Amino acid sequence: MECSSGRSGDGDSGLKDDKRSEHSTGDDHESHHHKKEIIAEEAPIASTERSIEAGPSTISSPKNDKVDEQLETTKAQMGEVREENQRLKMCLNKIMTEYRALEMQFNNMVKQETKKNNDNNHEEMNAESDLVSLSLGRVPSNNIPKNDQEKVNKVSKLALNNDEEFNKEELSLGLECKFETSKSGSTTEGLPNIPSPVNSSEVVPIKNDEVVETWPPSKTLNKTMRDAEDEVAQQTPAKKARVCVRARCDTPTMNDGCQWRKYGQKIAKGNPCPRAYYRCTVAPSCPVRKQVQRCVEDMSILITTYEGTHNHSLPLSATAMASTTSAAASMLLSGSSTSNSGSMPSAQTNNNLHGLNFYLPDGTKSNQLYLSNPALSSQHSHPTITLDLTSNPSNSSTSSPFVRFNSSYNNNNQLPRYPSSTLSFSSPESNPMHWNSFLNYATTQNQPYSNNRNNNNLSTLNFGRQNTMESIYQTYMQKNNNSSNISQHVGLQDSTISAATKAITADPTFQSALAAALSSLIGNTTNQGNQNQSAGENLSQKMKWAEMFQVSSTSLPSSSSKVNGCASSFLNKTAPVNNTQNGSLMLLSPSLPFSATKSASTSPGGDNSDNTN
DNA sequence: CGGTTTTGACCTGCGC
DNA sequence: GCGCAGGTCAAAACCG
Repeated sequence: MECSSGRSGDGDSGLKDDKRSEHSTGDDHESHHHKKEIIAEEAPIASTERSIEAGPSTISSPKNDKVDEQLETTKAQMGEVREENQRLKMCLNKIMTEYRALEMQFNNMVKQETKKNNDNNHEEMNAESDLVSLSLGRVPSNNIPKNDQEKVNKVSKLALNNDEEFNKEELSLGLECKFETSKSGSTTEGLPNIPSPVNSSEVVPIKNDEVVETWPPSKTLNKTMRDAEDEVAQQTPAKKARVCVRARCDTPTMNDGCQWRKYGQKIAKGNPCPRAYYRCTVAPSCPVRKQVQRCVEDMSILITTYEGTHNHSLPLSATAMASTTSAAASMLLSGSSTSNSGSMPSAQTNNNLHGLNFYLPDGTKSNQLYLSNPALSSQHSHPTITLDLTSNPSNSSTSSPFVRFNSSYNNNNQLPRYPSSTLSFSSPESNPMHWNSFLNYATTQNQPYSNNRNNNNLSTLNFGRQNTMESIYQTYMQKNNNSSNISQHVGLQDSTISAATKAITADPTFQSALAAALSSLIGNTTNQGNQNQSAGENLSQKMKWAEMFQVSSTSLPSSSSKVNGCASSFLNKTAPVNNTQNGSLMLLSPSLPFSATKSASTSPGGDNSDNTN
């Protein structure tokens, strides 16, 4: 399987580069910006000088005409780059402003909370459940056994009173997220995963789990004590929230940018494919683990389950996945915490907790954002959210253009101990025409890098997750421009759009998850599409979009994206060549933030060789 | 030689 | 209490 990016076939060497050099790339965005700035400011001078030099001798020579043309092209490109640079600066400033605001907000909350903790008043604790809902949301605070509540209180007290910055930071993130996710109406504050230019890796809200969740059981505690890793012990909850990612992948593992070490392998019951256990080795004490296993129903689907939160800065290439998974986890927690408050829409639903049904023009209810039983029931010993990136989900009867959201919250007959949810990014096949709108947007994202100056050309980006992106874009456009020709263009009914809008705006963490996924997709595509993108238009629209989803430019991968292995295989399987209205044709890699890892070539953990067992 | 993978043994939780 | 299954450990093997 070769991919269309420049890094095809680098499953080994490329990965090794990642491993050795990506760890210290926490500020890659900035250097990226800086580069652009230099280019934008210096190049025009150079070109001017060149034109001056060439001036007298360039009267009518065809050779010089070419040079002139090149100069003009370069100038135009410089202008575009400058424009992009401005945009990036604006994004950065906006993010920084929001970050500071949230920081201040949190500090105030901590002060309040400390005050209340000193009072040690249980009723107040309950009244402030928005702030100190330490139950991970899966159990209402009033249902927590007394012992657990005491533990919870201990946790909050300890975290609040601990002088160590590390703990403060953890708590900060946890409470911040909890607060935000509990306010479903707040769309601007409700994105806990806005990649921060300060430290994008620190936005991982799963830290909620680790601070918020119940105290580690004796087992975990003993182990960590044995290892003399108190830090880890504090972070290790009894049952961490898990994020399960299902994706089509030919390689043994997905490259999420992190460095993993395999520490075990088991053959789970009911699945002939062994489950491989990996541990993050970026930092020695990092508690993050992941399990990789092939789907028994479809061997091409790789199920990767992440657990825990990185306690170190992540390589840039890993932030996309970390953001996505953490946002998903956050969403899971949010869903849990709001399930009792009734803040989510409950009408039109077959699930009274998260009923979000989207009806398509054809009237079929199957094309919807819906809730159903979890896909992976075996994992219900943990709160689990599943990001279903497969094109044809095994449990999906349709290729929905919308996001599926499965949850087990309301499994009436048999309640799982922990919630499980599924975000499904489904097949793009159904409505390719709907994509033009989004594709236009995506094209504009590449504008500054484009060599093609014909702005009227409509180029097509072909994402693997087209329908997801489509729905997001449509939703946004509908929300911000009710008379938008986009909605005409895509031909969706208002009810559908408004339902989608409602869904996205109702849950900030949902936005966050989508934003993270978008940032990955758009960012990668931007880099891959440098050579082929026609210049788009409508910078302000781009900005709106970015604002809406908080897709920071700084969060976009700035280096050449790695699309191979899983991503490429996924691409080849699911990305159709997309014909635009104008007939212009372009096929770009759908840029999942994953690619084959080094271990993909060596690790048998859950790999293809095991399938023959 | 250091890091990673393999793999059998061990530990723990859960259901009966 | 027992057995099962999932998860982890750790020594040996492997690899670059």
